[in-house]
Amino acid sequence: MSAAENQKLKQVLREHELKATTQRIALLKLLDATNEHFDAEEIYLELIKKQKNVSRATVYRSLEALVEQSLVARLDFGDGRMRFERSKGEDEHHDHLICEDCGKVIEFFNPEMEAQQLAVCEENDFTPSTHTMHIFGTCSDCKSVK
Amino acid sequence: MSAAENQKLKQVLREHELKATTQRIALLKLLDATNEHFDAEEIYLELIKKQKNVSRATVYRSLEALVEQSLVARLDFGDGRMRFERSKGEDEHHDHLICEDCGKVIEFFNPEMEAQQLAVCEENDFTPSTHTMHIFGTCSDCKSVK
DNA sequence: GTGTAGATGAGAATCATTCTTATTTTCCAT
DNA sequence: ATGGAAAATAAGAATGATTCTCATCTACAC
Repeated sequence: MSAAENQKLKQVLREHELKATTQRIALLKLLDATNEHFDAEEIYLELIKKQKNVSRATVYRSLEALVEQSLVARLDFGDGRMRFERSKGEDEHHDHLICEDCGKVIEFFNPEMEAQQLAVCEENDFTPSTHTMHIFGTCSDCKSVK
Repeated sequence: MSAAENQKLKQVLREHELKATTQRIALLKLLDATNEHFDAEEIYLELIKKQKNVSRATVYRSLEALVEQSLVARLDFGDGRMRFERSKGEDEHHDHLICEDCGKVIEFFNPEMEAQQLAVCEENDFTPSTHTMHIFGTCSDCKSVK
């Protein structure tokens, strides 16, 4: 169905010193094909639904390896489980607005905010590696319903 | 040892429509007396160490009630457990720099960053309630050791 | 094609947190 | 001060997400 895509993902994995297993390829392909923020269980169920032979343990282990290689980003919305999204690269960093009513996630990127973050780090002689900025509240749709 | 302090906390609890139980008073007193960011288990162990009769379940339930009343703030550093700190009030909001080496937490408050956050919310017709801004990295102490 | 380091599957184990139920406390009204 | 209803607690079972164990399997360098 997508031999070319498979080859590309295989190469991506190898470039990151990860063996190109069918499970990892399927997982990356799944995340590539969606804009949603799946949790591990959802990813597992989606792969099962697609007739992919995979176990929960492998989903968790693969995600861990992919996150370590920055091929996938781990998101913590504070509700007790981690979400994951395909990360295209450092340059595509973004933060999130999270609707507490419907769970919708709006992504945003604000250069000035990022600059302020760097300024704070400098003030404190702190070397940043990553950051999370999540704003919780009510989205426009849910607001109008009220 | 601190009858006056107990009375004050008792009053604070009642003002927030919470029954002033010995467990809740002890918990608040503990958080008042530290600048650390304890997790539920640490709070439980500290109270036990202080000869306070309390159960884990009560720690969790009390924290939930106190967070709901904004007497305590719940912090999520993304390591699988929630931390808690006494919140003196809305005006004392702050964000965190978290050292990935030693676990130290540096608090900061940057008005311009807060302003940017509000701007992003407006752009997206989003009504914010709370937010978390955590910057992970290496603190000056750990940097110099390397 | 082979060997081996690394990956996987299945389910047990773990860890933080929540729930259950019987008992105990708080605190309002007396 | 005292009785009682509503709320809170203790103890441990239950849950849900995640990690671990170990026997088996697979990718891939040779």
